[in-house]
Amino acid sequence: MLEDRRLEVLRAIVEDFVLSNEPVGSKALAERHSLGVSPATVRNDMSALEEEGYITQPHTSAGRIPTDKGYRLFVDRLSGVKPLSRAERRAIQSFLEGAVDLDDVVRRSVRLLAQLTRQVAVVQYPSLTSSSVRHIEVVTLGPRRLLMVIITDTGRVEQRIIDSLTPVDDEIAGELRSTLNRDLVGQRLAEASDVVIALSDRTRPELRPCVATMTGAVLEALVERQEERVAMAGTANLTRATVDFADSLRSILEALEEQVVLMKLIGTARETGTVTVRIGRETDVDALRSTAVVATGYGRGPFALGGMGVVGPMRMDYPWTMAAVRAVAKYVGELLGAD
Amino acid sequence: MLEDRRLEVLRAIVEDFVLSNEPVGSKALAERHSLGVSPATVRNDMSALEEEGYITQPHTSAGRIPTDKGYRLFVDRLSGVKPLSRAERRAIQSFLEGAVDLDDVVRRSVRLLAQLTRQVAVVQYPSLTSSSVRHIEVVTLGPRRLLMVIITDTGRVEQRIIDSLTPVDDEIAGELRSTLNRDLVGQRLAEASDVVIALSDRTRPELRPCVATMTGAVLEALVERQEERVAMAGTANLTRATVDFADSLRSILEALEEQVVLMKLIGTARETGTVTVRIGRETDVDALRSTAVVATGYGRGPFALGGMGVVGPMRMDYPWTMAAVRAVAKYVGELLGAD
DNA sequence: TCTGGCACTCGGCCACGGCGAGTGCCAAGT
DNA sequence: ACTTGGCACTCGCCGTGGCCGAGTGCCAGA
Repeated sequence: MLEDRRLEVLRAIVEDFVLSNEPVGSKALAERHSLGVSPATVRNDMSALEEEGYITQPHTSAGRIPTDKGYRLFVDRLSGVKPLSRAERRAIQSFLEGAVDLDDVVRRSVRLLAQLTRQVAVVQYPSLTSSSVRHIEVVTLGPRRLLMVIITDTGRVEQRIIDSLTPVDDEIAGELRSTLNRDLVGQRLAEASDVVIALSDRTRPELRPCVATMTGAVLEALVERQEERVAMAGTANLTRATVDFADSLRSILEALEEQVVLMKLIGTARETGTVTVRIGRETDVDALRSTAVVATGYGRGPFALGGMGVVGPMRMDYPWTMAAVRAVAKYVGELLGAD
Repeated sequence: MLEDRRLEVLRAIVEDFVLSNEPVGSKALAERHSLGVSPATVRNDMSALEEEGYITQPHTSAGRIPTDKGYRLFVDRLSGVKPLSRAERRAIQSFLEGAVDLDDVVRRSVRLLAQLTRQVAVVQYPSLTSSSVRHIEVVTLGPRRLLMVIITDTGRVEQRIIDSLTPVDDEIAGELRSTLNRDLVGQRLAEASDVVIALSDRTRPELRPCVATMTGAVLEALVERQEERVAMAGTANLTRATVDFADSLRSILEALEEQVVLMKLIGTARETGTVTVRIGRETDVDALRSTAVVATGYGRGPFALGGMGVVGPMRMDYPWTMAAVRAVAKYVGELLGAD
């Protein structure tokens, strides 16, 4: 079938180009891949593919390279899943096993992903929305300063300094502690702030400003702030693809230093199990128009705790990268789920 | 005086080269700086400076550029302190003021330093050695798993997951908590682990493994691990100096992703008040032989809580960079000291 | 000790031309 | 209706060679 061969040609072009980073010509294609047709035929197909916008030539009398659209089609229809080797799976597991606390899991994941894929890796810190309160500790740091520490059932520990309008002492702190623990333990973090508001009626009047306003704000802030945090590693890998980026390297690095941008890239990909690929302009970040993002969510069950992924050149081994991202996400999900 | 003018010439060369990044010739020197002598005279001086190893020519028939040794002399003897503008000081203050917790201070500092100096900034997390224990919380996470949270008087909160050999329940956790708090509150963190060892005798036999081994290890690990952590920002600025680094950019980025390397760079510069500059090979890191490191310690009093600094091209505005690093360190020190 | 003059060097730049990979088109074959 | 070999053509790459000019080193004179 004619249509089939064309797609086969596209696949061949993508695969060759990913390896060589050089425009691929008809002759080389016909030789290296067993297409069973002559270069001339391949040329016809290429010409058609170009017309449809899947490939393009950097200049006349050069081979073709895939366009964004070409990569898209490749990812959507032409690429299978390239499974990881057993050694690689073992490496993932042993690398993550040594983590001593939850932050460490994130830090290790991001380094692992960067080393594995040899690209820039990004991991979002796990969301706290679905965690619930296990214990709250309140200590005084100064005459008008409190430190509030919240321990969740998932083992996360979050802290926040509160500047009080009214003076506080150890007694007040103790009272606050027991009140908060009595009414909040077991509550989910996302809902705890509402509970706190209602709770202020039952506390001593002079404590109300602390209890209601501040604690509520703290809880909210914790949930939101944590979701905005991301870890990144492997920026050195960007220079590996220096040919692909040329002078844009600078703006790419700058973009990647913006939390907002990172969130945009991986914060949206939060379905677990599905790996999403955004290619070129699909990233919606102008500075990253020459890159591709492979991302997924991690965490047990359908609700992701956060996103993770890699950013690399469009010229990327998609099947393999997708497999790697998925595998790491799976292990991290299990690790966090088990705690 | 002859010697004086030579040094003046060196200074002029360094200053011009820092601005233009082009080898500077005798004519331009005599014109742009009011040396009061002719280009020919300058040439003689340059020739002498070259002989002494302070400057060099990239190739015959080109101007001169400073060598490592030349920069060294410049920093040691020729550069004054370029004070920050009032606006800059205000900017530092307001930028750091918004920090919500201690980690946030570090994250903000490093970004601030990177933006201010337009170079790569590195900030070490504050050491815990001189903090003392304010409160210890122990909660169970699972049948054999405890979470230990330590709150220090400086407002730091550190956590650690402990896998117990023997089963633990809430009662044991509670008992642990009160024992630990009774004997450790007020102790300095660095010494607390010793206290814990001695303390194991007085606890119930079946708890000893937990108390002695684990808690001690945890405390030690906390102190050490915290000192190894560093934050980095502004890697995008490296590409700004693309002319200086050329192909070595890759290896520089790689080196900077190694915690060990970063510690080597800023962990050693822990005197507060003094800004140390290491130029080229003085960094003791081969990949950074074309860079310079400006670092200092931060924290109240003579004992630094940690180091901070910037990494940039040797061709750097040393007086200004040193002033900026010092200023940020000072503000951060005050901020942490006040808590 | 400084200065102006002068010959010399050598990297950067540009224009030129040959090479070759790759293309598009066409006419012939299946 | 496809496929194929042939063929002319395009154009980027690369090595060559010549020019230019910034910058130097040296020297003789003030």
